[in-house]
Amino acid sequence: MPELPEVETVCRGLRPVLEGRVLTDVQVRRPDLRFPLPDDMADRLRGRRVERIDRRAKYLRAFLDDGQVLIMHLGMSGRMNLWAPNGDEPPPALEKHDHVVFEAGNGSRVVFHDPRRFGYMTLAVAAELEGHPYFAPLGPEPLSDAFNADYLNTALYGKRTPIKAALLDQRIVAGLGNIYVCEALFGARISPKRLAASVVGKRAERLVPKIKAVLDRAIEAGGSTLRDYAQVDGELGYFQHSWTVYGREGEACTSAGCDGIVKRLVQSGRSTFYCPKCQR
DNA sequence: CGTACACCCTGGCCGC
DNA sequence: TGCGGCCAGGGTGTAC
Repeated sequence: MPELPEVETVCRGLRPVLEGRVLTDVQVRRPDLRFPLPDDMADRLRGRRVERIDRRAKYLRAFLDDGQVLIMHLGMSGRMNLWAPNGDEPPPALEKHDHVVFEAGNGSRVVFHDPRRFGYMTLAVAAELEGHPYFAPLGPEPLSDAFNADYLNTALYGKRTPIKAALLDQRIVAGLGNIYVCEALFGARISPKRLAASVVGKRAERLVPKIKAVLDRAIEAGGSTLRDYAQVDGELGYFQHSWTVYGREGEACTSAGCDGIVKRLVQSGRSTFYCPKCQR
């Protein structure tokens, strides 16, 4: 379920495998992802050294030694499978949804695996990244200082859309997805149906730290799954996590002193889980 | 201009 | 065991 914390975890897992390494080979096995991969992508990547990898919103970006940037999005079901040489063990056979294979020197290998093919990759020029169509419209990172109650008050001013939809809007804040929006609204005891414009003052002041807290906690959980890989073998993109309200329709609300029942409703085509009793 | 919704694709799960 | 229906993380294009 790649939302911001999962993508951050993938980013941290990829760094030790790819940073400073030359892409000795790149193989595109299926170019028809959410958007078609550039025809010459493999050729343009082969032989390049990866200088560093970062994350912006739910995008991963690998900065190469020739000024190119490989931009990657995991979509809904994307994973990065890592493999490192281990004695005489041969690398595992490639599977059905292994679409792009990066050989990273030392025999290390990163495989992009995405059954639903909502993920995608493209190349850009590092110097033009700020103005790139993927990045120019994005709001602030939710974990940055720029994302604070004052900012949120301004960003939501006059918005007559439900707060749930506003928080999913990447132009307002970048990287939140369906699960963490539900979790943060639950933690802040704010109804997902409340008009965005009415989330001001004390509500905004409650909401901002809750958003940061649910993301921080999830990133921490992702970090422990990384350590569990021992070295670098493993599957990056999803980790086990228990939610306080997401997916808990019909269960008792876990807020202290609340005896409500978690309800599910559909907002702009997506499931929202919330407690109608304590979220106002 | 802002908001609502269908859609891209595959697999897993549930009920019959 | 098989099959149809429904559901799922995201983002974009199109229609009001």
